[in-house]
Amino acid sequence: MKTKKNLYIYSMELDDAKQKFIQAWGTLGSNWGINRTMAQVHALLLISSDPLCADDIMEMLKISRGNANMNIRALIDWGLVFKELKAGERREYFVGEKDMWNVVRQIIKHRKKKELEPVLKVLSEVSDVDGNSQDKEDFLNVVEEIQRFASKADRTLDKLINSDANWLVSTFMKMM
Amino acid sequence: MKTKKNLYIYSMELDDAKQKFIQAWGTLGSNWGINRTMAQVHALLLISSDPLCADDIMEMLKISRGNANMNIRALIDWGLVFKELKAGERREYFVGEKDMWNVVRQIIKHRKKKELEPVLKVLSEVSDVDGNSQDKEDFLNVVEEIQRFASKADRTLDKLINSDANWLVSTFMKMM
DNA sequence: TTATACTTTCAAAAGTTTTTGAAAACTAAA
DNA sequence: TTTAGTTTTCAAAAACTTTTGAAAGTATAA
Repeated sequence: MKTKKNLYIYSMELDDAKQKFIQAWGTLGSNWGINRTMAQVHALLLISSDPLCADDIMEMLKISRGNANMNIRALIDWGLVFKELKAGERREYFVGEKDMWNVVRQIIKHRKKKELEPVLKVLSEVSDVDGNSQDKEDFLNVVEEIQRFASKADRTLDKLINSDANWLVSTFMKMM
Repeated sequence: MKTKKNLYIYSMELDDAKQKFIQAWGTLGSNWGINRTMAQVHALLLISSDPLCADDIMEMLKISRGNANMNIRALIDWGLVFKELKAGERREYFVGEKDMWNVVRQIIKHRKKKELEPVLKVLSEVSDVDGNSQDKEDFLNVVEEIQRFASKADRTLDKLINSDANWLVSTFMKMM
């Protein structure tokens, strides 16, 4: 604990801001189908200049060892967190991907594979339906409109994933 | 039940395709934080040329009255489903928004308000933190990078919401 | 007014996801 | 080897979300 009064006050406020940020990131994550704790671990590592070990994360977020381990593992899987070994230290340390553009890119990549691609597959399967009633034509029209939309999104996301930050910014500019 | 064999077979296949579509839409929805049943009701109405009443929906999706009612209500809230009254009929019928572009627009509008805007608010609150340590500067750098990203996304989504389908298509074209 | 046809509500039940923590597995050094 | 520090696993518990269905509410018509 800091002892000088002004340092103490400052420290509380920065910690409060960090806490608030971590909580907000957790809420955002869970709205987007990402486990709340996973998002919080990510937030904590984003704003930590130094690598943290599992015990640091457990203590700072007040979560169990199993929970910490599972979510760190998932973040490494998603390419949002990296292991960092310290010379002469046995325990593993972790750092977060700090470049927001890479963060967004990894998330898009993951969710596209998990969600958009299966939908495209189902759409093309159901387009294969037999018969020739009006009812079938109506159904196919709906499916085809969604297909047009979804393929466009799919191609656009591929471009995004394979592009760099400057490309994104210049595209944003063009859009406005 | 249809009695001619070919009609019967055709009917089964179209129904299978519709079922598959409804299930896929439900899965997509639940991956995106939208209740599975809500997405299924939406899918059912999307591919129904005629308006359906609560009992039709209950029967077709095999769900309870309460569940049907709640999810129809939520879809109306989101602007994805509309009430339609039939002359001389007491019960309410429902139709789905068929224009995919409007569907996507409504969803973006809803989620932007619910998710992006609160995050922007928190980001600007935490930027206000006191003190002047290196630690604070590092924290502010991360927050500010996210803010730049998030505001850009916010403005782009506003443009999207207020634009028409042709604008979207021409933007997609420019992007590629 | 009363009956009827419907819609809405909500508490309890069912289902799903997340978290815990203790035990097992691993790994490096003694 | 054996020990000690560490990570991983996983079954059970807790937390959270969704669904049910019966009861209450509402509106129309007889």
